[in-house]
Amino acid sequence: MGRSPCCEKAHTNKGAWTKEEDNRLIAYIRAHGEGCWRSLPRAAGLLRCGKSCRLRWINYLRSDLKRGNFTEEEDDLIIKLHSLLGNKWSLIAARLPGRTDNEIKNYWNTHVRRKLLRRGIDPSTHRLLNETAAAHDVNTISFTGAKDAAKDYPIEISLKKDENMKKISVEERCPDLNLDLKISPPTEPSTETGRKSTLCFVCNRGVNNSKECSCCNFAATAHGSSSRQWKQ
DNA sequence: AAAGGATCCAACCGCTTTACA
DNA sequence: CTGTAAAGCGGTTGGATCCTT
Repeated sequence: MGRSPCCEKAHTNKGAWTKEEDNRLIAYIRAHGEGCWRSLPRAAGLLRCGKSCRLRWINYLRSDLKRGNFTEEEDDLIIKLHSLLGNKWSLIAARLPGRTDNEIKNYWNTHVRRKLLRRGIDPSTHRLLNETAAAHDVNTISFTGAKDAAKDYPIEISLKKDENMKKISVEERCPDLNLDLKISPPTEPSTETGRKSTLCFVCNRGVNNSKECSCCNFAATAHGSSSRQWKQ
């Protein structure tokens, strides 16, 4: 029994959204709130499918979106969360206020992956590329202060397809993992002392004297956070 | 200046999960 | 409990733009 289409494809627009479509969607949601996405397009006078409206709203039109370049703090947090959660972009996005899963996914694929590869780190396993097979037993990344963070921001991963293991808490898997979730929102500038007290991801991975290191080199380059920003 | 390759990112597709009758 | 609709999610695509030669 086939699955019914999410919308009537023959009468819907596709591709880039126009300013007018954006305005219609914003006006409708401001007036009526986020309701039934399936019926929204017709009610709002849009020739779009509900899915498309939802995506447009969530990824672009919401007022609480941050936009703009990712900060070094956000970079580090994304890497840490990805090492723990894998490609669970929505879970990662939930920890980065103002960022969407789509945005983080794109950013990961275009910037972070390459950044890790340049550092000699496999972006999918978060291990050194030349790491020996003996290291396969090592399964955690050590960050300080994990207990406090885990207590205030518990993350649970549901593994519904695994009959024997319904849920694994982060604390169980990585008892010494520090998600740095108590530090501050990404927009909030971190203090130099706060920054230096924590090893960056490169040092945590044991890559010494790396140019990419953001904790050892921080004092020397603290003034130049913008100079270290990624090309847009 | 032009061509072609590389990169970026908005949007789509299809599958899974959730809610509900 | 079951079936269906709706929402959510992650992978992928394709057009626009940037960069290099």
